[in-house]
Amino acid sequence: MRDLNDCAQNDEAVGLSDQILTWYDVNARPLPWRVSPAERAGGVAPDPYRIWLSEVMLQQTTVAAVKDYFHRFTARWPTVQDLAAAEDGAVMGEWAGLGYYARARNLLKCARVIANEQAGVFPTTYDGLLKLPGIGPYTAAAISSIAYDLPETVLDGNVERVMARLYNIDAPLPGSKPQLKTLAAALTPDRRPGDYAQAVMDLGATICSPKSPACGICPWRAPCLARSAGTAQALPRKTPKKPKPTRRGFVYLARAANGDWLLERRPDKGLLGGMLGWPGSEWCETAAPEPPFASDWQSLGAEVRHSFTHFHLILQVMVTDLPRQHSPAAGQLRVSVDDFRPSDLPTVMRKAFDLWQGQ
DNA sequence: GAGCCGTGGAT
DNA sequence: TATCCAAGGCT
Repeated sequence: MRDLNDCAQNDEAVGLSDQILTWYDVNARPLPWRVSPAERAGGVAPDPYRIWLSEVMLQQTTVAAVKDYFHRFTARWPTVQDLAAAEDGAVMGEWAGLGYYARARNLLKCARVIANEQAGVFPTTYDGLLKLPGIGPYTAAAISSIAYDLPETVLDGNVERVMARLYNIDAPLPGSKPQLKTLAAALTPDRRPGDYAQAVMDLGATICSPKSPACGICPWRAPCLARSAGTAQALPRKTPKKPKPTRRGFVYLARAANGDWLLERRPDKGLLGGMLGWPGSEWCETAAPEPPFASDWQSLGAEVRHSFTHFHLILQVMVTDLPRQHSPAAGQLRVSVDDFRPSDLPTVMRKAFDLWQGQ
């Protein structure tokens, strides 16, 4: 929440926010969840449900990747009550492929809190939003400003980059985050804060890009200190990351004569939590085979290669026939051909299926 | 605070 | 091929 003792924008800040709002009025990208500046001026208010859903999907995820998921979710669950009433597996399946699956679990938790305890109405304050599962400082500020036009300050990767360049901040992230937040807060206007928030993020996504910023057409080219210093491309600095180790493992695809597959619902916590997957071994430096039942397992020729956030994975794909009488162990389930949709699988598991299908 | 948590596109 | 990185949150 904006501190009570925050001063109002000074004159220079008013000039800067006006410049970028003018740019946004002309250059705002049409997005499925966006109310354009013209629509907003005409009295159209954003739907908090759609803003919330889009913001959760956009966490660490590109606009291009989100669009189709957003359309499918809103078509299938048009309101927060509809989503709250959905089955867990349906939501996890619809999220499959988008990544960071804790978001989907928290999305459902949040929807149920709002539907069951708040009459389907989203909180209208930053502090109220912040209490909800899956809503952190960024998302609470984004919903507050975009949906309710409250002067909260969004600080995402775009805003961090734009502020680091505008003020030529040399200190590396993430340590410099508080300073960047202060700078961003001083620019946040009381007039049209929702459009302003989207304007700065659009600027970061299109013009003030990480690799080669298009400073020549930037609405802030004149005041930008990094541009005059020639440091824009190098900012923001970041503390170096650790290299990713490689892990190996086995997955087991068992298919019955009638087309049934043996799958498992992964536990709610941890990697791919709550998602469907193939039974498999531990994933570690040197994995040992751990078949789900004794059989004549055959190895597929090729391996699945996949990279997660913090390690690379090489999977050996093993296949066999699923006996008619085989009953699934705890956590496992037998899925009929009619119920099995590869699109319900997280990407790494779908890759294993694709490999089986391709040979 | 630092590690964990996906995926795909750009370079 | 390898790295970066994207409208971050949770523990």
